Amino acid sequence: MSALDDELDYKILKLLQKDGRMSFTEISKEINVAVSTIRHRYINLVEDGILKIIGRVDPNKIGFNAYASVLISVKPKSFMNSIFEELTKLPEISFLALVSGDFDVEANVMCRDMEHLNELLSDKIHVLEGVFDTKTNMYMKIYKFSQPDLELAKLSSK
Amino acid sequence: MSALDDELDYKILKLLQKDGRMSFTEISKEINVAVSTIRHRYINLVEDGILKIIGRVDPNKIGFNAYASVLISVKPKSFMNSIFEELTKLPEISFLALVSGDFDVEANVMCRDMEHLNELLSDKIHVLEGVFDTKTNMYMKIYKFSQPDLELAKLSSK
DNA sequence: AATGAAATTTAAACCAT
DNA sequence: ATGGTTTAAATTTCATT
Repeated sequence: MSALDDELDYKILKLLQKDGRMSFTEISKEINVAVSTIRHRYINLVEDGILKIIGRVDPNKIGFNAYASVLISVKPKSFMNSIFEELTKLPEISFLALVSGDFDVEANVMCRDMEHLNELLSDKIHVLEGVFDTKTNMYMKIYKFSQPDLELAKLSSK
Repeated sequence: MSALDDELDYKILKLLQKDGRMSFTEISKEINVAVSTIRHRYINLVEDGILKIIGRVDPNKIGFNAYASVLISVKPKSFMNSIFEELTKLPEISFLALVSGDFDVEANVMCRDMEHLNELLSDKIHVLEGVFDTKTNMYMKIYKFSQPDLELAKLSSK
């Protein structure tokens, strides 16, 4: 059973998604269920890996001024696994995925500035065996960076 | 002054980044500062928009099985603003940015399945005035989805 | 801005249904 | 799986430096 088949889990997730530090007491008042029930549900949601409370730090406000998408074409394809292994280690990479289309890999990188980005590309990425071609596009302005909308997921289980 | 010029803010951010529900008491024990100091710092970090505690919900575990990147070419360019305005409203879009390169806009979308994604593209995106061309690539496997590495930012203020 | 201490609120653990 | 009760712990407020 998915968590969102359950109305109670859904309500808890929705509240904590907005404010990760909301107390169980407050949540219980909001949705009229006993505090201990909320707490049990919360523990299960976290244990099941559905929910994780994190402190999100604004990259711009701490000095990351070069946010870019690096698309990578891997040839020969036998290097795919080792490339993912190596890229995962790079601290600048905040998002790494196997992607369909003209390229094989998409890596989103957070760098302090262009110099840092350039160094990352030439010294850490281009040198990897199997990196045949790359294409780097800058994210010039972020308009939205939000969480999955639970309303949309909810419909799926009906 | 950036938050990371300050060793104390940095330590607080680093701990809360990992566990957003860590108590101020525990944080204060970890870094040997009075609880009330931690709390004051925390309030300032949140007020300044540097830190926000959120509940992160795993998209896969709640029924989002089609995660894709939609690149959009806008012509004529005068439609750029209205397109961003309209796209921001779409709940499926979790990331929206102005991007350099062959396209103008990158939107990352979370859909329940291919049918949902197809409907989103044809009924909500392709119909917008100024959307000249789009290119959709599927994220087939996510290897990493992490927060900005504070170590890298820290160096910038030295 | 940082701290210590007191008052209030919350979380945790336990047990029962 | 839910909920009530008790004990321990954390938060909040306030006063002080």
